Amino acid sequence: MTSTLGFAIMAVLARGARTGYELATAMSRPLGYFWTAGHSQIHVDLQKLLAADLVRFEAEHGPGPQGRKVYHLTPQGREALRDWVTEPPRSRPERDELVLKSYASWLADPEQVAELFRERLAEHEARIAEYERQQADFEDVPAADRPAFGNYATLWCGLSYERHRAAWCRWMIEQLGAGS
Amino acid sequence: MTSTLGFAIMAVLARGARTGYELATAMSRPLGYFWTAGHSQIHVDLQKLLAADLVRFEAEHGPGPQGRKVYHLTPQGREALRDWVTEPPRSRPERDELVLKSYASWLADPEQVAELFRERLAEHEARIAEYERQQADFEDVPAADRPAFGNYATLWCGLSYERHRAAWCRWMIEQLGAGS
DNA sequence: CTGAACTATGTCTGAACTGACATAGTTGGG
DNA sequence: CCCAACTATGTCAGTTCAGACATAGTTCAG
Repeated sequence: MTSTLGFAIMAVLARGARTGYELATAMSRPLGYFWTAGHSQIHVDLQKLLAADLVRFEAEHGPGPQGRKVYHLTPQGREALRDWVTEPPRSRPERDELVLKSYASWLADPEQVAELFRERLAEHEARIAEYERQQADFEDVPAADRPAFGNYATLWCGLSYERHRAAWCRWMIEQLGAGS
Repeated sequence: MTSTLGFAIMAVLARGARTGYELATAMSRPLGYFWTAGHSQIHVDLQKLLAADLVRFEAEHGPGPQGRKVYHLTPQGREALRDWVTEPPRSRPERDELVLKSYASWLADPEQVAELFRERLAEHEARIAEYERQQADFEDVPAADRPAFGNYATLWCGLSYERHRAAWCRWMIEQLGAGS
């Protein structure tokens, strides 16, 4: 069974061939489009995708203990990815540490909690500015059958998410200041 | 080291004593306030909290192979929870299967992808209606030092999140229909 | 009074993942 | 020419977790 990370790898490879290292930098935190993974796990999953013949690689002489391996999707890989897209997502559990902290925030000093949310707000605002810059680089919304549509769709979601999150932080800060 | 689930358990116990079973139902999917866990993991973490003397239990005769155990926070547990609240959250990796699917959506049939998002939209709209009903039950925003403030804050965040998500689904459906 | 649904606690296996460790070629500044 | 930073692949140990399995008292409808 292909893991979700396996499909994330294939989704990146569908745009062009990559080495494991390039996949890892693309999916590294904190940015990593929308799905993050360390290089160690990526190499493990690449082995599984290889075994299932969903990807293959061209070996090249280059850096690394085993040389350089440029991975690409096989036709079966592309088909598996396309089929997976329209399957309903297995819902990942909703686990948000900041939300949990807000749930327990009544126990703590309001000013310290407010400070926590001011820091998070600054992060969200920085990300909003960054995403808006990226969105401005698109002249129009790409057509739905272009790879660029995927980039635009995730960017739209990310921007909307950051705005929602920033609004919540501002509301929290306001509430925590109201009692003083 | 107390896991985040350990703090989630303590955050619930801070409102009153509970059995492991009650904790598990409160944190079960799909609702589960904001942090989900299965009962098996909750029992494991309760053992760790017991060992650290952050919680204790009163044994009662009742159902279950070992009878009924009503857990409550110790003063140390309450203190540990309060200290944890104001520490910056360890960022969990952002992993969203639906966003990943949207990233690869250009490969698939637009009408099938649109159907996927219509289903998600219906779920979000149902949750919005449910959360709005819950929000209406609050007369005012609770003061920041009341336990109810935690409930209101998570509800506010959840409602905002669902609206953001629904907006994204609507945008996706619109885009996917535009090309036909 | 019987059996199903519910309450209740716990163990175990395997998958996914993080972070540390190990190895080694390439490139460019000083 | 040397060394640091970068490119590059991989293993391993420990953690978290979901899902299956195991056990057993309580309650209530038929």
